[in-house]
Amino acid sequence: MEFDSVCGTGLTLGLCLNSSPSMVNLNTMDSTKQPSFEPSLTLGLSRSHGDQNGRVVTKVGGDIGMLYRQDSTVISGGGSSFSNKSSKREREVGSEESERVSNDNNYSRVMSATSVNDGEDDDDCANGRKKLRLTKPQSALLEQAFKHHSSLNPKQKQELARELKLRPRQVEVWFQNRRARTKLKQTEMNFEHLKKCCEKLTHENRRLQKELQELKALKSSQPFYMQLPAATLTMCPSCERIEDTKSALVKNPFTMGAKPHFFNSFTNPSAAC
DNA sequence: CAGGTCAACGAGGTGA
DNA sequence: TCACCTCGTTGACCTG
Repeated sequence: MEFDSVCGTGLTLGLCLNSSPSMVNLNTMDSTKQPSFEPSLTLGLSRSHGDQNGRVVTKVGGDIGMLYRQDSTVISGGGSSFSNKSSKREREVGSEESERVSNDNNYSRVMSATSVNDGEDDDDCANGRKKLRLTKPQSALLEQAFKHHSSLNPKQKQELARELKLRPRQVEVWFQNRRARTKLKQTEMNFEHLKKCCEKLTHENRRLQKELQELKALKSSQPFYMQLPAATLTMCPSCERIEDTKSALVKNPFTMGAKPHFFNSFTNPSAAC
């Protein structure tokens, strides 16, 4: 970024700031690495999905819907008006159904991990009024896996699900949410960093503006001849008299052109007025 | 009870 | 086409 302020006095004040990665693509950013910002005032967040703002999300099912779907898969097997994706999910649920059934005991145990009334767990599970809370060991293991890989391949997912006695879909969702949390945290950190940079630059700008004012004041307080361009002034080294060649010409236009009056101590050491 | 957290969802994008 | 991803959201649950 470059900031130049040119004022009427002919003084130019420039402030150049290097911004190596002025934009950080959060979508491709490694969450484990800190971006190396240089002071920059660019505060943009890139988003590859341009059409997502203002998109109206019509939620059909939700948590209850999902559970209802599970129920309908098991009990009635119909009555859903879900899209193809839902059908896909239903297939996935269906394919995982045997595993889910085999894990049902544990699932209920997990559901009751923070439950007050354990006796109603099965009923609550069935009507979808309870929320799954992962146990501490489960969370710890997932965190450990996340530290190793922020995303899983199908084999790792299956293995982790088996180890945690969860459905692969749950492991998958946990990783999705975990990535989202990491990204959010990173965004907040980036925001704080940029805020600090912004404050620093504002401070620096203020300081330079002040310096500029001082230079302006200094310039206006100096004698007139000091304000003339150096090329139009001559000074006699012996008498230290300063003469403006232009004004000399104006004074006596009929004389020969003003002798170059620059002192040259090498060629004419005794030159004097 | 308001606000935060988190598992889970649907919509839509993307790469193989 | 499908699997997987991000994004935005929902609703149950927790907490001060």
